[in-house]
Amino acid sequence: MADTGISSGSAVGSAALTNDVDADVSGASAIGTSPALGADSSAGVKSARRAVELLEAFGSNHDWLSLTDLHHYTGFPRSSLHGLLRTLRDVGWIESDDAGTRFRLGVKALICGTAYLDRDPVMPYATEALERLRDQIGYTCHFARLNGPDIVYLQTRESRTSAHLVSRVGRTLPAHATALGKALLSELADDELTAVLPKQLTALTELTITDREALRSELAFIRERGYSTERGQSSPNLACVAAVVPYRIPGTDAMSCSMPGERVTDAELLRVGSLLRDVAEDLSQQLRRAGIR
Amino acid sequence: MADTGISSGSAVGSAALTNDVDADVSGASAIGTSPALGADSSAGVKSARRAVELLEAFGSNHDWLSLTDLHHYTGFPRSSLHGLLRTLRDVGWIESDDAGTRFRLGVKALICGTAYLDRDPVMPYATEALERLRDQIGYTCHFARLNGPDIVYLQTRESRTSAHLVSRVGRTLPAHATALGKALLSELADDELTAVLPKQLTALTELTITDREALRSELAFIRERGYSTERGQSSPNLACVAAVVPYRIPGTDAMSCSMPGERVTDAELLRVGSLLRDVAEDLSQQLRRAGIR
DNA sequence: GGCCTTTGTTCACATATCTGAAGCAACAGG
DNA sequence: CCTGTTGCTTCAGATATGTGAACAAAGGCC
Repeated sequence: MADTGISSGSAVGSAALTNDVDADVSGASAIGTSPALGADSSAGVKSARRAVELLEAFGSNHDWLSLTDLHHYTGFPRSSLHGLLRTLRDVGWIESDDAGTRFRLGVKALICGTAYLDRDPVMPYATEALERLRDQIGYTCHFARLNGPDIVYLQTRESRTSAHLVSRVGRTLPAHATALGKALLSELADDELTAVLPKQLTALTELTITDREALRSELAFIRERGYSTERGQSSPNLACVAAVVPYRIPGTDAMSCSMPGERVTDAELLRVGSLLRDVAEDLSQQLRRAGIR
Repeated sequence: MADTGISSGSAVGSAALTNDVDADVSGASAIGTSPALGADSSAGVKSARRAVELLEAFGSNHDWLSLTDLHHYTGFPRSSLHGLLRTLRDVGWIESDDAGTRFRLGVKALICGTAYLDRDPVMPYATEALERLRDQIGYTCHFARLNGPDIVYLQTRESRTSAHLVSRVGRTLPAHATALGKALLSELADDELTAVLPKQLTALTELTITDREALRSELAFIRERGYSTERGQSSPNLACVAAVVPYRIPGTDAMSCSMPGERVTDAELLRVGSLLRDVAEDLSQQLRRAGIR
């Protein structure tokens, strides 16, 4: 895994809401999860872990959720959920309907979560760089960070002309399916890559790279050239170019441009690519000079 | 006991941290059940409450925080903090430095918190309306929501021309000091207003309204006219106009335009105001038709 | 280096949470 | 109106957490 000197727990892959637990809850309940996997989900303060796991459940489920929904999703006993939900609601991190029986994410989560952006000394510089970039090339520009097998969008400056934004601050996409992600993955050593990539490379479109070997050689090429490109791999009719901001080793952050897929020539893609690489390099120098890493 | 001079080696003693032992759980929602006893700070699942309170501490403190910093800030025993911090770190909601002794907010908080935006059925409509508005009048436009005595920015479309954004998704400002907030406060009944406003109306600039009576009469005027204006009350050299999106009663959401303060005439302010009111009304009708409330 | 202060970590007991099962409340179908 | 179903709430015992105090480690100051 990318060693940035920042340690944070590895994401224990939580599945979709279809995650049904109660196949056979009778009797012995869910006995200790098989110790096959090293990362035990039983360490630490139970209620604290459960509280944030609940928040994450709300984060990936945009409807009202009932106690029973959450029971199926998390596997926590209904009675335990009862207490947790009321607690989280009382502090404003989740909201309930009038009956107090359906829940969803609250504003506090937004307010607190977005503070991540203020906390990061990179952001002011990145924002400025994005604006320079957008003004130079006119396309929508993104700044994103690698988080495990995904990229997280941190900031966007939209095209002066085009319709509307594709992404949003805080949204994640599988790294292997985006120009941003491929640029960042290309920074990893072979075994780091293996460790980070999910078992199955999910396809966002028909063109998404889902073959590990194909991905590996693509990454090697990107590493050589210094920027990555992509046409319709993350979204139909969208072309993207991205370059790592090399102020850390391995790099964790990257910048990209998105443009309407059909109307963009290969030559244009390359032009933007090398420009992007230059802007990213400038930004890196600024950051290093400012002692940020 | 840190009886005097809590000089704490590093410069961590930032302003926000002055909140010494025994932090009160500042009442979040206006709907709050009558706090008969100090029960609200001791009810519910202790570790869960502490976990999110910790997250909020990180949300309002953008430096690395040590265990001792957090002890002073939250009043939780050091030994309890130890476990909580490790737990939160293991699940990725906070990050620690290499030594594992300083902490700050993690990416998970951003990812999960911003999901609030996806969860809200109003957002797609609001975004579209913002874009129409921006294209019509050219200024930077915001969509925000009232949360207790504050407004929270939910979405922004920036001016095609001006320099850079003043605000950010998820940021909060005191309602009484902004056009957005004044528009929303004008929806409240007199006693609701009293209940919501903080004891002391803090001033963001010299022009911020800090007198409750002055604010009340301003709100009455706004209620009549259907939109609010403001010059330099939230930020020097910035003028703002805002109108409530009346799809709920009382309204909770509003739209605004921000423009460079010096160059904008009063007439322009009013022109934008009535235009804004119209767009907000259109949006409301859309929302009501879509069954959103 | 020696001493002192500050900060992080560990431990065993007191205490609060977690939990399964039982108790209700709401609702649909006959 | 009764009855079965589903889902939320409550309760007392089993269990895991919270806590103060002791311990260890890091750093500052002569």
